[in-house]
Parts: sequence; C-alpha cells; structure tokens
Amino acid sequence: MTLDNLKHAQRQRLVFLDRCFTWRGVARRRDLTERFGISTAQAANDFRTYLSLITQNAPEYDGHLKAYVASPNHQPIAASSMLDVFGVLDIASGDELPAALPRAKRWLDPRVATALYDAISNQRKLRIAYTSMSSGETAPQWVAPTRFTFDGESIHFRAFSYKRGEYRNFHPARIEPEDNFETDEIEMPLQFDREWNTKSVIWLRPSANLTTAQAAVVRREFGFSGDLLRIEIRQALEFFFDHRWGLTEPGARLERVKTETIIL
Amino acid sequence: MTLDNLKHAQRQRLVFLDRCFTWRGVARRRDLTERFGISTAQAANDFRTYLSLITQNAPEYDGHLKAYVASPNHQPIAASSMLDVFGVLDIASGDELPAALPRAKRWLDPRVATALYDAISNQRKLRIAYTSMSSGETAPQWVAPTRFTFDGESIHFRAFSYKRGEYRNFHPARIEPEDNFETDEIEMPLQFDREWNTKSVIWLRPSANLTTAQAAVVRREFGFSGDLLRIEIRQALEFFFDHRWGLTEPGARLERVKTETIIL
DNA sequence: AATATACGTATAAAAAATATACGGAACAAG
DNA sequence: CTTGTTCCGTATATTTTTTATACGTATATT
Repeated sequence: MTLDNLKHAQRQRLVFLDRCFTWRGVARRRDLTERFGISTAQAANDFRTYLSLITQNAPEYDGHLKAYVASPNHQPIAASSMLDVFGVLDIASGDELPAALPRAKRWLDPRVATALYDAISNQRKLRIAYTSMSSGETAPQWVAPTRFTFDGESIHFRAFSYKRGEYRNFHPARIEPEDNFETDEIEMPLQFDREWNTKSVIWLRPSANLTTAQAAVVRREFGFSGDLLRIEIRQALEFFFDHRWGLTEPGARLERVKTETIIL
Repeated sequence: MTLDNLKHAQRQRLVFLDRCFTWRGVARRRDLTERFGISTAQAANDFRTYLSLITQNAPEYDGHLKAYVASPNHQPIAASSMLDVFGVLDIASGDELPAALPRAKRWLDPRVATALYDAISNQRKLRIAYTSMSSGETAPQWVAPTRFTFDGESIHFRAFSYKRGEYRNFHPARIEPEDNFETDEIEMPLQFDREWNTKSVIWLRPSANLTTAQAAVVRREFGFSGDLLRIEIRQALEFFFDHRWGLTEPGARLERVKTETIIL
C-alpha cells in the first residue's frame, strides 16, 4: 500500500505524521487529535497505517518520552515546502503576533479573475482596459488569454495581444475591474506561442565574490552539492526569474552562469 | 452553521468550492469528485451543505452552462493566499512544465531541525557548530533557541547567544549537521527578549518616483486604497522585512514612510 | 498508593461516504 | 422528431470510516 491508495482525509493525516517525524523527530497521537479534530482511537489507527507504509527505519514508541521517536535514518515519504516545514515547527498559540513575516498581500479582483478564467476556459478573446506601467495610461485592448501564471507572489496571465500581434505577459491588477469585459470568438487560430513552448535551462552558482566557505554555506542552504544548480522554467517566464530569485539584488548569493533553451 | 463546525475533510471541500466560486465564477460536482476523489452523491451533499452556509448572493445552477454560477455579488467565506488562488485558476495537466516559477528550494537539514525543535520544546541550550557569513569560519557556540521564524522563503530561529550575551536570529543552514548537538540545562532564566516582544508598525506607500497613475496601480495591486499601507511585525523580524518586501531593489514599487514600535 | 498522561485494543454505535438507480434538463447528432 | 450524452438532484441499501466508551499497560509525579 502507498499514500496514493488512501482516501484524501487519511492521506493528509499521514503526510502530517511524516512531517512531524522528519522535522520534529517525534510524533504523538495528540498531534493528530489536536490538528484534525479526530478521536484518539482513529489517531491510533492512523499511526498503525503509517507504520504499515514504512519498510525501513520505522519510528519507535519511547515510553519515557511518551512519544513515537523517528529513527536517526528516517526517510520522508512525502515532500515538504518550507511553508509546510514551518507549519510543523512553529509552536505559536493562535492569537499572538506571528513568528512569520507577512507576505506582501497581492490583490486580484475576483471580477477580473472570473472574466479571464472564462475566456481561457472557453477560448475566447477579451477586451480589457489595461494600465501601462510605463506610460501610466489606461486604454482598451483586445487580448486572447491562454494561461494563468504565477511568479511565486503574484498571479499573471499569458495572452496573445491583438494590439502588438504577439504573446505577452499581463498583470491582472492593471486591468480596470469595473469594465464590462466584452468577449468575442477568436476567428482565426492563434499563432504558436514559441516562448511558452520553449524550456529555459538556467545554471546558477554561488556568487563569485563569496569566499570558498561562504559558497559552501550557500550550497548547503540551497541544497546543491555540485558546482552548479540547474533550474528549468518556461522561457515565457524568464522575465520574472532574476527578480524572484533575488539575482539582481545587492549582495545576491547566487548568480547566473548560463542559460540554454530547448524546444518542447 | 459555520465552516468551523464541520469536520476537517468536508471543511476543505467547502473551502475549495468557495474558492472556485470566488475566482473562477463557476463550480461543478466534477470539480470536487476530481479534486478529492469523492462520489458524485457526496459532492451533491457538499454543494447542499455549502449553499446552506450562504445567506446572501448564493450561487445558482445554470442548466445551459451545466454548472453552478456565482452571483455577481458573491462574498467569499474563506481567505485565499495567492498560492491558493493560483491552485484554483491553473488548468495544467500534471506532467507538463508548470506555469508557475519554481521557488528557490531552500534546504533545511532534518537533523538540525530536530535538534532545534527538541531544544525549544524542552527549553534547553544547544551547542552548535555555526558558520559566520562574514568571517566564513565555523566555530562551536552555545545558544538557547526560543522560536522558529519564517521570512516567507527561509526558516530561521531566534536564540539567546551565550557568545554575544544577547538574542540573535540564526540560519539553520549555517549549522553543521554532522555535529553531535550537545545540550544542557539553562541554569539561570534567560533575559527578556525585548525585540521579540516589541511590535514594529511599518507604514508603506507607493514609491515617490511613480506617477499618480502608476501609484494607483500599485495601490490596486497591493490592495490598499488610502495613502499608506500598514504592516505589523515583530521587531525581531524587521531585519528581514525590507528584503522580503523588495524595498531595497532597483525599481521598488513601495517605500517605507515611517516605523513605530509598540511594546507587547 | 493515587493520579496524570501517554500508549494499544476491543466493541457497539454513529456518521460519512459509496454504489446504484431513477427522473429531469439541456444540448448535439442523426 | 428521437436518441444519446452529460450534467443535475434525490433516494436507498450498503460499506467504510470514525466516534464513544471501556479496559489494561507503562511512566513520571505527587
């Protein structure tokens, strides 16, 4: 049996258990009952199921600690983002000021999102009142949106611009939400989006101005042991990459070595 | 009845429904059956439960679209991060290159996390082999860790440093994970962490070099309508703030106006 | 010794979910 | 027009999951 064979609810509980073992080193029935509001009998059942998934280095119950303790050679069975990890490690009570920095809250107007989702789903073109950041002017234009994209903080969308005759990335926040969002059929097939269908392979290394010891720390922090870190993205998103990975900042830890492109 | 009264599994399904209505403008039974692997009868039951939570502007079934359509004045009943929103809007099939930029993958060694979690939970001091970024040297030192923190990308920890005689922020990635992590009792009560227990109230505005129209777009993008955007964080995390919010970058959209501090 | 807090197991009952069936609505194809 | 397909809701019997309760063991504390 694997995680995939489990029902969604139990799978989540077992993933949480796995994360407790991986990042805390211990887990108790109480962790499940408090987190998911389940009974202790069900929590016991979940531990039994979790242990049945583990073939090597299984956690063992320690009567002194009154907890299941992970093996020193524990291998996680589920991936974790840093947000997941922090969610397991943070010990806050709910009402105090958080130990996490708030993200810059980005606003996406549901009216804009809905109009774009509808146009994408039904493959129609859309008339938007769009504010250009360079000129500061808001003007109507027709676009054929093809896909939402996400740079890690903001949602953008990829669209064919009838004004420019090419594919562009657009910011939904620059669309006037009070507009009436006229739509129409796309009469002729859109041209091929070459940038979207091209993979950029980016090679990064610790910045050249770092010492050997500092570079080793950067490698450890970004989890790579060789000389280079390899990242694959769609070429259409490359514009956002340097900013999102902090490569243009003063004191950047990583720098780009080279970029290759591959047609998908 | 509210969301809080529901079991965890159903609550998640109803939150997902709410997000479909908010961001897509439509929802179908299929959205639930495909996302959560439940039966259509259960999905029908979830729609019924969701509609029972909505007192005004309820979605209505549109036989033409064969979908439930959100009211133009729909009000969400659950909050969404941009990641949640993108998860609802993205239409990718699983095997293709994602439409989202990958995050810089940060590595946290589970051995380090476990040692820190144990020290924090049991209020003990810990000996760590720590690499200083400025000197590049790795040296052992004793710290009393008090809390994990998260800047939005990396996990850090707050600790009293016996070497410096004050509280500092530390990076777990700079700890040598092969160390044996000696621990000991904290003999005397630690001094009060003033920075941790102080709130910084930061006021931001669109950068002064933007035009009025550009500033309006920035306001819309960050979701504030007045002159200033107010952010509250722990003073201990203020060091990370400018970087995380991109205030030091060339072309930054926001700038800091003033900062106030409040003892908690 | 008694108590508190952790564990597992067992059982009856309740809740949630599934499998199956039926009828209705809307649309497309023949 | 009829038929088929895809969506909906509802109903019912059944299955699965979960809870409530009870009991016993282990460990630490009072």
